[in-house]
Amino acid sequence: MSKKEQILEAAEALFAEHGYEGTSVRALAREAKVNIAMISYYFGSKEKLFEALIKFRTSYLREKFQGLNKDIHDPIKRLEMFVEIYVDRIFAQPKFLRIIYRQISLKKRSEINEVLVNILMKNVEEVRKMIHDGVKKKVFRNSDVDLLITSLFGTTFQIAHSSLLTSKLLGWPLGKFSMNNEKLKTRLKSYLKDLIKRYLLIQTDKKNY
Amino acid sequence: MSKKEQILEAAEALFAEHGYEGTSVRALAREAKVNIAMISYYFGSKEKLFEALIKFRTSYLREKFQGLNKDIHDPIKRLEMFVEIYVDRIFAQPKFLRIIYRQISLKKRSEINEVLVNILMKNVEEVRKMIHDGVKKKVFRNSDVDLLITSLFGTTFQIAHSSLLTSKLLGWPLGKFSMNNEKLKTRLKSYLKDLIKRYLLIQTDKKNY
DNA sequence: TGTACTATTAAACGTTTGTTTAATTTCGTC
DNA sequence: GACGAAATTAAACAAACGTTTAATAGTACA
Repeated sequence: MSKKEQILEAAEALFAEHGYEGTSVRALAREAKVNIAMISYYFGSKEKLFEALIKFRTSYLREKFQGLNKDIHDPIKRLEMFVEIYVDRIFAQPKFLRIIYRQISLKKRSEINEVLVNILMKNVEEVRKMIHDGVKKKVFRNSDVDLLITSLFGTTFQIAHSSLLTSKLLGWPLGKFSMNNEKLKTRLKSYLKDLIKRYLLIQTDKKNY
Repeated sequence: MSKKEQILEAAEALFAEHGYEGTSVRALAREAKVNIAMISYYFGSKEKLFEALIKFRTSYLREKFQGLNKDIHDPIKRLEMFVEIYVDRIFAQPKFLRIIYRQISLKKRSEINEVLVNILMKNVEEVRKMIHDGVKKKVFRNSDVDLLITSLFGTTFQIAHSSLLTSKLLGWPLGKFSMNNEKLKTRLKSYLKDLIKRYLLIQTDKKNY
């Protein structure tokens, strides 16, 4: 692993744990096992290192999400497929998710916030299209699509955001929780699929309602 | 308004916008229109000011949530009532919500994180009890209660978290979005009630499923 | 009016911050 | 093995940080 990569990795770890402002360049250098001057040498500044990290991680995101609309025409199956891919992706890089969410919550009207929100919106648009397609095909009822999407993203984010809160919420011992947890991943996927279907599908009869 | 209150108000505004580390004591003094030394004079330090803000805002939260279980025995009505109160509360102090969420996402094993999580967990336990009661009364089906609660909180938080993202998600012009928006509040309440009922209630027949 | 206490101020404190410097080492190429 | 460019280093930089100081202003009570 090159020194440049070492720095990027340290940045992701420390920014996720202590935030951008809470992480000093000296701490970064220590974590990356690199001389402090190397950060300016490779990236120019701490701010530019942050931007480089964003670009590095999102470049991986930009390409994907192809071939999702093409093969499958059943709106339900397509949504389920989306949930699979989306949850996998989030669980693959929970640190980065925390960083970008913390970033967009700040009232810096910076270019980077626009970029991040636009990337997130790509996923949103993807789902929106799928659901509207389902409505057109009379598989889904008319409902509050935007807020359902908000729930989809909000639920996943809520889990990734704080391991302390999530542990307590799920009734797990503190140490046991981890975003690598395969069981939780599977559980979240089935839950989200179930939730979406129950919310969107047309129901002809309901008990106790 | 006393100077102490001025400082607390400035702290809430600036911590919400720029984060704790991103807010300097000088910026706080400027915003509160007090001399910089007043912050140490009244609160001891920046860290203790943060703690004071948390205590100040959560003391208001601690008392409430009484009388919610007593009058109403219908699990559905009770959950709807909870949604009403909960959404009102969040919309009443969105700045503070952003602050505490950013705080608990940090890996500081501080006492304050434990306190915050415990307060949040009180709400969680409240809902959990209601839902389990509904299951016992055979009004609700067996389902993933913990993740439903995660969705409840995650959805609300997602809206409060970033006005830029939420604006785009709801398809609103950037300036128009505000957490004071009464329309959005009503909309979110009906959506959450609908979502909860559709997920929890026993359904005897479903079309296209 | 004088006294004791609180509130408020401008200035200075020592640290830490992000960044740059200038010197040295490393390494591929001739 | 010598050269030139890139990599790496320790040290220094000014600026900003949170906090404290010592002096002054304000206020309540005798």
